[in-house]
Amino acid sequence: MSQHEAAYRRVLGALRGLILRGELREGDRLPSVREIVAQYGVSSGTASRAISALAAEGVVVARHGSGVYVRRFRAIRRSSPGRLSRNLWGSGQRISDADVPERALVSNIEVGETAAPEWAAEALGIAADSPVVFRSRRYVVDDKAVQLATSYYPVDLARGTRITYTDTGPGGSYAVLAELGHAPASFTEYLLARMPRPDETAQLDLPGGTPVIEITRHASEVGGRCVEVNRMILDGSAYLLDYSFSA
Amino acid sequence: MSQHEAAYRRVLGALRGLILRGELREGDRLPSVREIVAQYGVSSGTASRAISALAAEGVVVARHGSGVYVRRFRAIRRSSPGRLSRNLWGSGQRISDADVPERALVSNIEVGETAAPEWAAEALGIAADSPVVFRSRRYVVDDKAVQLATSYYPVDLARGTRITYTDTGPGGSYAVLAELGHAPASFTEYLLARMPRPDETAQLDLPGGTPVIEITRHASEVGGRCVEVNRMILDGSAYLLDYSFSA
DNA sequence: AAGTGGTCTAGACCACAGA
DNA sequence: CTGTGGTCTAGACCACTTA
Repeated sequence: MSQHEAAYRRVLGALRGLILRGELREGDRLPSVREIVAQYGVSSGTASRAISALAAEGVVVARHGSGVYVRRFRAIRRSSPGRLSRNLWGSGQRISDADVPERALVSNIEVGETAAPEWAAEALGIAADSPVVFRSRRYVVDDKAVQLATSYYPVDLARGTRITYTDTGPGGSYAVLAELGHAPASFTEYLLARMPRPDETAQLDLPGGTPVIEITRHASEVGGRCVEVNRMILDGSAYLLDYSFSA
Repeated sequence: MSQHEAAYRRVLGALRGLILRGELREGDRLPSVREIVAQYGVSSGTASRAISALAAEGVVVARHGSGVYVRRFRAIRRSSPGRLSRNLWGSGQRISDADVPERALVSNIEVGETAAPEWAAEALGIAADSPVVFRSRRYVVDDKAVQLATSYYPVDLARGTRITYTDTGPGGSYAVLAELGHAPASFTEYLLARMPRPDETAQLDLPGGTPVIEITRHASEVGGRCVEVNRMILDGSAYLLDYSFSA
């Protein structure tokens, strides 16, 4: 019976109403599928569908075998350009740690050389598939992965330097670049929001209905040459970004 | 028969494969539900579900009665801080037009006074529910709404000025603020990505699987006082943002 | 063991698109 | 008109959680 309004939408609206009106709060459990079947007079498939739709909006999270719960939100602050100011990496702090909260852990570091992806090659001003040095890592906060990042460096700058070590030492890779006379002087960050690809969903352990923020940062030295491209994938529900600038 | 892998996931993966391998390109039509039923030996419900899931990833768009099509992407560039440089609104350009592409149209302008939402009141340094002047508008590109924006101003600054007119004149509201001796000098933009609320889905006419980017901009004059808060909701699939700054 | 969400079917009807 | 996606049912089985 599809009437004027789809049945699953009616159920969905009702459930959303419970949350918006505060009758269900963060962490509370929603009525079970079977309760919905009884209360709203729909089939189990329809009840399930309403729940899936709510999950796809990122409003609730289903825990198999346990129940469906109103989602909790928290936000990690990420401030630019303060995060990248020269004195941070000049003074031996790790820029990578400034990029994520203090209690963040870095895991799954991978370094090496590869053929440059097209977008990275273009940014670095080299031919596509040219070799580049890359650094891949994953940031974890409270046992939850929140960010993936991969940086690419021109081989003529980075090969054989501490950038190719798992631990780049105090100040991170930007300090190394500075020592080499190629200190980053200006940055441009390109942002877009989209739904995650399946591999990103897996690596960041994202619940349904969570978009990711894809940030591609170009770091250039004074002459304008790009000395690093960094692509980051952030759990959209975990971050609040801010950018400050003057008129 | 749920086996090791869910049937709808198998279908979903197969369809995604067609697109990733380039056998289906942007704008191409996917196999119909009934074709999928025949080819993969699943029920129509399962086939439909695979399609819904693909749509929820933002990979395809379903057109009722016509077919399911691989989604086309385009991006509107939005550059900061260049967009907000003083000479733009100093020289009679409309800041609002610089915020969106040249061919954008503004529609549904609404101005007036309301009780300040909590977040706006906090930004402006006034009590919640105090009266504020607001300007609401919607930007349309190629008949497609791409952005919603609402600005809030302190009543003691904006009441009775051109800010309360539908047309604020050359230079937009920032030029008016400047004339009044309260020129914005610094900006902070707070960004987050999330799935849209139902009303936003309707107003921006978003296909499923499209996140929105919520930007809250604080504009402050030299003394540090916040003279405008602007909350924008962007169609995530329509925008590529960029921010530039130096070390 | 009881309860939960997740998946699936086989077929039905509806609303819409397009030739 | 035919073909399309969208919705729905009634009940089934599975996998998981919790006690």
